[in-house]
Amino acid sequence: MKKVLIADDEQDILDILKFNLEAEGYMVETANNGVVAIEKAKSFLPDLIILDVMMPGKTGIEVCGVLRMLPAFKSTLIIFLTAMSDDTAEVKGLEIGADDYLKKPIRPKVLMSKVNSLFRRVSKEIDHNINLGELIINRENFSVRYKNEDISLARKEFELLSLLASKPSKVFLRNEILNQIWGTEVIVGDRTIDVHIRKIRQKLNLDCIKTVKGVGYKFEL
Amino acid sequence: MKKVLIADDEQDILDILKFNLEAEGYMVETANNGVVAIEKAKSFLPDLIILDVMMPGKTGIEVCGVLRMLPAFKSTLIIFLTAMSDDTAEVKGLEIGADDYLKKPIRPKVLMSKVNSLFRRVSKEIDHNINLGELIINRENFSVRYKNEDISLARKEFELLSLLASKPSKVFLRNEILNQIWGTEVIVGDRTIDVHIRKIRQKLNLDCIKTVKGVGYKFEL
DNA sequence: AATTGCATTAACAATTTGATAATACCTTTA
DNA sequence: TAAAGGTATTATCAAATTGTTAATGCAATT
Repeated sequence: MKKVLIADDEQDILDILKFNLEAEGYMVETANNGVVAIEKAKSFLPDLIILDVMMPGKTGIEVCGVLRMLPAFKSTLIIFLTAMSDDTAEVKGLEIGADDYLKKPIRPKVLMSKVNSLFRRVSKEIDHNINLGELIINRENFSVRYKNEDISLARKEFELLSLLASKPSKVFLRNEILNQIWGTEVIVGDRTIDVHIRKIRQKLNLDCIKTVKGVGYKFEL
Repeated sequence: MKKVLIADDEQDILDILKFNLEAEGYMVETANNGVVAIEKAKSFLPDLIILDVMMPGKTGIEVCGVLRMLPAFKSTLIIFLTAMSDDTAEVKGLEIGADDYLKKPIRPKVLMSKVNSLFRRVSKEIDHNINLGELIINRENFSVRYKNEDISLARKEFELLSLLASKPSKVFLRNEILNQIWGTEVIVGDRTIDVHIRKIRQKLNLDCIKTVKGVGYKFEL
């Protein structure tokens, strides 16, 4: 289920968009100004952000600029909402890394078709990626980025981290892990997992993989 | 999505062109003088460059001349914008390697039809080419240019490099590579890929093809 | 027929990765 | 607090993977 964050200072717009997006099965969060939008984006990690250009405090363009600096939002979709009048905004918006823009007044149908088509466009890429803010795993590139640093993992390490990160907070039993990564054919000892976990912790600098004694491991935060 | 760079010293023109091009789905960058145009061209690697002839500092003709010297812009489309008055410019422009010219004042419809038809005209060629700045692969000529030097590759080497370079950063599994280049019928030994990779690395002087152990190869940078 | 160039394979070296065991450590519980 | 059960750490060895070079066979060209 895709997550969408909407930022606008007009409650009406938030309501309309939220209603329509939820009707199509999206998970929606809202923010009524730029600062809140940035905060919520960081915690909610949406797949799409819809930003009003004109907001008190930080404009949508500024918000976009801030977010695009962060690696976690490098590939997040961003759509601008702009009033008919300020058409230079469109220009600046796309330059700064927006994926599309919408003119007010908004036609829900137009919005939904844009949103859907954007998601269709990138659906494959998104499926391949795991984006947890601090941690970005790209299955296509076999690359891992943690706290803004590229980390190179060996194959098993990569698979193990991918597995754990694919469902944050879920505890994976040792058996589950063995089945998923080693398969049912191969039989390896219990310490093997520990050793790989350790290597990951080492490379990622001790964090976020928690041990649940007597049960297994989970990825958190 | 095609990329277009516009260079003009009049902000109005930039805005109008940008608006119209983006409305048709092009990705647009702008520059308000010749020097910036050259810089942006190098980083943005547009498919089309629209150059105003009369610009302070470097004229569009000069910009075109500079860019055409660079192998990365050998096949980039270039359109000149010229004021009605100086019609000698057209001549010089086309001589120096422009693909078309437009007289000011600009009619957006005329522009768009020119742009679209230019892209249609060369769409096939462009698809056949890979342009990564330092590396230029021309599938039609079977030619490879890397760091400003022509490199002659054998058939399999060429195909392998083309494949990897077609999606930079993506890791191609050994199986994928075998399927793409050798097909499913033929069966070749395991070292075959390695040997070809080695030859490419040798000819390209050790760079940009990275090994991902246990997985495959990828092209990067 | 000889030459040349390419694709493939074979053989071996070098490297990286994975698994295990031994040991140290921690936590819980009796 | 000592014992037990589980986990972390480390070193070590085995295995898998890749790199390199040379040799072979084939096909096109001269």
